[in-house]
Amino acid sequence: MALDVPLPSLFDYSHDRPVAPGVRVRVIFGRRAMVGMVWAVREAPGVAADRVRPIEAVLDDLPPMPADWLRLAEFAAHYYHRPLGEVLLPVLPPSLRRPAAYTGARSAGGPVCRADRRPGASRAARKRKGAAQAVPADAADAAETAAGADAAAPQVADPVRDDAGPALTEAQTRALAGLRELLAAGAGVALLHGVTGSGKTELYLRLAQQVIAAGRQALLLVPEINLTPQLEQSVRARLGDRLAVIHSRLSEGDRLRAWLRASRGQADILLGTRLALFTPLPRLGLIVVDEEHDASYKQQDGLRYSARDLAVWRGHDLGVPVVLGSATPSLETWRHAQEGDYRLLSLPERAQAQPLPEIRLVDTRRARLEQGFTPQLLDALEDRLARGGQSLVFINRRGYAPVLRCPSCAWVSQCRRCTAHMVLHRLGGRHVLQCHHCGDAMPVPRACPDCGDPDIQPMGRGTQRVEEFLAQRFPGARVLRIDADATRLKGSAEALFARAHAGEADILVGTQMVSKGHDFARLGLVGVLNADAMLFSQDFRAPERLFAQLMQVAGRAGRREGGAQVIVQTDYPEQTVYQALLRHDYARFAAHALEERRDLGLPPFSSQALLTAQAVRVRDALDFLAAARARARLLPEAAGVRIHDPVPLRIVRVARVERAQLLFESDGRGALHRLLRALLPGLDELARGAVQHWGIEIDPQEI
DNA sequence: AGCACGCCGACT
DNA sequence: GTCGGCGTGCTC
Repeated sequence: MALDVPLPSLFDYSHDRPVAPGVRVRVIFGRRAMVGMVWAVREAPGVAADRVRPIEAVLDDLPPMPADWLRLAEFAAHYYHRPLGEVLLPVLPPSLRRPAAYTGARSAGGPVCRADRRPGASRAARKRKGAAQAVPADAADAAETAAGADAAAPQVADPVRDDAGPALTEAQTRALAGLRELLAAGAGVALLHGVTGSGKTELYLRLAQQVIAAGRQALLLVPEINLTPQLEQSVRARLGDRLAVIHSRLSEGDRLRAWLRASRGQADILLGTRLALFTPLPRLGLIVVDEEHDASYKQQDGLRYSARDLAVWRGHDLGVPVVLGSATPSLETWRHAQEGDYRLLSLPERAQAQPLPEIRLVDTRRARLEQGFTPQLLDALEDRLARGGQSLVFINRRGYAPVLRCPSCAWVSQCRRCTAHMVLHRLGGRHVLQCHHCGDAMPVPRACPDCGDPDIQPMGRGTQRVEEFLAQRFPGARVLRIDADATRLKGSAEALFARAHAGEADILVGTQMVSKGHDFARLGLVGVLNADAMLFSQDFRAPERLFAQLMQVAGRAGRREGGAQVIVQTDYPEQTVYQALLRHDYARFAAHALEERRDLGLPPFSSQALLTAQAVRVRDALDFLAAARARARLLPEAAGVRIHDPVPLRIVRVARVERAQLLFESDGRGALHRLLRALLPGLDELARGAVQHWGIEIDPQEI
């Protein structure tokens, strides 16, 4: 049996008759009750018989988890070098893994029984039915009940016509034909490479329609919660109400109901963020990963999986086609497409025949800047305002100013607990200092704490300061800021985006949050401040991310009408990233970047794993990693694996914990995994003492 | 990871 | 005297 504990093994429990693999059970582990999942039945226990405890209860509120779902979890556990229980249980809806849910006075037979007792009776479901347009409420209801009676049979109240929707461009038609060949072949991966606004979503919808009409389910993954409401609307309008949505911001009840509808085959399409990948889907016929390059597909805590990579695996395992979509594919995916592993389908033009926006690089070395703005950008903003158009100023830095500094001595606003600056924020009418790494906050000192100079100054700028400046510089303009701070409250993101879409703002100021997915009708100008900050990061993926970021934000402009313009301010206009951007030329950028990666033996020409360690003192973390390296080098499996030097992280201390890492790299995936398989089990012993925590990350996205 | 036991400092 | 600090050891 698998339990969600960081121990490498399974655990034996007894029961009077065999329990099928994939069934949840309640057991006592140590002295607490836990929900575990049966993995296998064995005749004799692997430990002394007197240590084996009985299963407290078999949770038979659900059928056993399906075999393909168990295979997916097993693969993930194996590939990411984590115990099975750390995959099988955390990917379930929370209420299905909480033992108290089955024993409390209000448990009423567990969360599944409670969810079933009032099917579709949630407020959200009622509201949905009220709002549903494509399918009358009665039809949706009938379909749902029928599906409940017989989950395996496809239930299409009104067979969807797969030619519904707007007319396709020539390129879309060609790409759709390619995708349909993939469907017909029954398996394989396609990369749908389409510039922003080229109508990728329309193709996803058509494919899904076809799959649903054939009685199968479609899984549609998106990188962020922000993007689900928009897509949800268009999917619902086209494909009706047999849609389930899963992401982490759902309430527990809603998430469980959506998961049940999908896993019972009552929903035809599942739309969700990375965690939706782990939903059982009995009739799965298509997986789409939209914006496949997006870093949000990589989980950053717990099991550090890539939902995109696992989606490809799941598709392959089930013989189900996978479509990866992006305007700026990850270099990993692009290389697969170049090598012919993935079928490449391109949408080189925008769907509604608007030209791509004109991009200008403005050299900031030769400009007189006013609050970080070049005269060119200010003029362009003024011009748009005069013409009644909307503009977006993009700056990937929230807060008022990234640091506070004393002009007379060396004092800067340093976090007490981290090796990072405290960021100046405006909160209400006042300023405070906040650490973006540990969340610590403190009031702004009246004077320099070191020398007493009262003239301490904010250095640099973030979204708040830009917002303030623009409001004062263009008094008639309505300036609207959209960043993580402005959207912290539940529902406020939707409200802000709705105002932006309704044209209630002349100038939007935003972080990357604004750059994804949104289609602002009147947006004709995008200005990018401080792009260079990303250019010289230590991380070898920085240029790739910068290029994707800039293409993405540039793509916000002029989606409905022509004459759009993008102004990027930079000190380094000659850099390849910017030169390729000028021409909207992803292929050129990718070719250049891949060549560089090949020369340096970096991914996708090698595989990487990162061993991380945390300790009170860096020395201890580094010593542990050095010892791990020494031990690894003695293993025969180390052949062909490059083991780098242990290094402190750039932000070495976060919340008083010091962090360091050790990079493993090999040309083939196999050698790397064999070494880790041999090395990792012994590391707990090495870590005993000063190391607080260690971990392994496969295919790290940030180094 | 929890959650126990265990052995030393400041409180009613 | 005991409340509680977090070191270390175990969990089928």
